[in-house]
Amino acid sequence: MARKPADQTVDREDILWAAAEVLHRKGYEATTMKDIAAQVNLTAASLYHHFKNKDFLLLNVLEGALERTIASLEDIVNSDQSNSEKLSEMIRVHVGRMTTYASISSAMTFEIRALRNIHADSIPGDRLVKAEFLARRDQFFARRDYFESLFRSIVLAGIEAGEFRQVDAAVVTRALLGAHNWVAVWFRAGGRLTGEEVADVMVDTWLAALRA
Amino acid sequence: MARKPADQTVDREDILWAAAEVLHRKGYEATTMKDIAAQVNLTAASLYHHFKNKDFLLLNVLEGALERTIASLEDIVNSDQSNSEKLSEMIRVHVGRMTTYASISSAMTFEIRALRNIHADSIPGDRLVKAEFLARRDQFFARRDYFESLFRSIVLAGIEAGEFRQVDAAVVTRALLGAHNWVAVWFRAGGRLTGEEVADVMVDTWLAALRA
DNA sequence: TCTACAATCGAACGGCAGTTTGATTTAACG
DNA sequence: CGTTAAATCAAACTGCCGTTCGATTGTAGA
Repeated sequence: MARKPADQTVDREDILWAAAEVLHRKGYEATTMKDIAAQVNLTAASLYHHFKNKDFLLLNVLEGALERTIASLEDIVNSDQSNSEKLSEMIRVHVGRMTTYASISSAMTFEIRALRNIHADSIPGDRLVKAEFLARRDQFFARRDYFESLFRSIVLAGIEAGEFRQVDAAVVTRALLGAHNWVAVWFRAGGRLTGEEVADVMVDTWLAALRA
Repeated sequence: MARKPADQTVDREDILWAAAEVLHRKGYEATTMKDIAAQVNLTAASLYHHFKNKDFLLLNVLEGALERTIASLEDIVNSDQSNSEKLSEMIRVHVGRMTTYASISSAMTFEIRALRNIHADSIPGDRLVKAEFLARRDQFFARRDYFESLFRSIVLAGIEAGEFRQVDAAVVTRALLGAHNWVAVWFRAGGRLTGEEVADVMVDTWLAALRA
C-alpha cells in the first residue's frame, strides 16, 4: 500500500503530534505547513494526503487532546470518592497532561483563539467541507465548555456537601484552570521539580483555598 | 506640523492602543499592519512614520504595559503594610489591569512567545536597528522576570513572617499569575461580575490558599 | 508477475503581508 | 505669506505561505 519500506512511514497520529509540537512553540499563525512537514520528514504537499488543509489539521489536534482529557476526567467524576478526593485526582490528571504532553495540552488551550478566528469564507474546499468544519468547530467549543463544567461541578458538589467553603464556583474554577494552563508555559522537564511535584503543589494549593 | 485639521491626528499612544486591541483579538502573527492601521483610520504605510517596523511595534506595546504594571506594584511593595495586605492590593491591581485593559494586559502575557520567536535575521533594517531590538527584547525579558519576582518576594516574606503557611513560593506565585492571566481571556465587561468583583474573589482565594 | 492504489514529491500559482519610495497635503513658525 | 517639516497615502516590490496538480515510487493483493 504505502511507499517507503521501513525507514519512514508516517501516519495521521505522527503528524498530529508533530503539529502540536510546532504549535506549542510558535502558535498557529506562525506555524507553516512546511514546519510541520519537516518534523516528520515530509514535504508540505504530502500533508494534504492526510488532512484536508491547515484548518482541519488544527481542529484534529485540538479535538484529540480535548477528548482524551475529558475521558480521563469523567472516570474520576463518576468514581466513588469524596469531592476533595475527586478534585485532587482531577488536578493531578490535568497538570499531568500539561507537563507530560505540554505541546498538545497547551495547543488545546492557547490555540482556541486561532480556531475562533478562522473565517468560513477563507476555508478552501466546497460547501460541504466548509459546513463540516463549522460544525466540528462548534462541537469543539461545546465540548470545551463541558470540560470546564466537569471541574465546576465538583467544586459545586463539594460546597453543597460542606467539604468546601462557600465560594464563587465559576470564578474559582477558572482560576484553577488558568493556573494549570500556565504550567504548560513555564514548566521544563528536568527542572527543579518533576511534573508530579508540581501537581502536588497544585493539589495542596486548591484544597487549602477551598477547605471549609 | 501635522496634517489633517482636527478630524484625525494620531499619535504613538493611539497606535499602541489600537495595536494592543487587535493583538488581543488575533495574536501577533495573525495581526496585519493593515488591521492596526484601520483601527486608527490610517493606511499600513503610515504606521512606518511612527514605528520602525512591526516587531518594534509589538515591543513597544509590551514594554509600555509591563512598565506601567511594575510601577503600580512597586508602590505597594514599598508601602508600609502587612504582607497579606500588600498581596491583596497587588492582586487587585493586577486583576484590575486584566479586566480594565484586557487587550494591553493579555498582549503583555500571551504575546511573549511571539516576541521570543522573532529571529534577528528576519528583522529589516541595518545592524544598529537589529542590535537595538535584541537589546530591548532582552531587557523586556529581564523586566518580566522582575515583575514576577515582585509577587514572589511578598509570598516569601509572608511565609517568613508567619503570615502565610509553608508553600513552594515559586510554584504558587506562578499559579497565581496563571489564574490572573486567564482572566483576560474569559472576562467580559457587562457580564455577571464586575472587574472588582472578580478581583475580590481572587483576593479571597489566594489569602485562603496561603493563610497560616 | 501484473495491477491498482496509497504515499510521496517537485513545481507552479495566486494571494497577501511587511516594507520602501516618492509625492502630496497641511499645520506651524517666522 | 513663504518655508519647512510632520503626517499621510498610493503604488510597487519581494518573498513566502497555503494549496493544487501531475508524475513517480513502491507495496499489497490477485
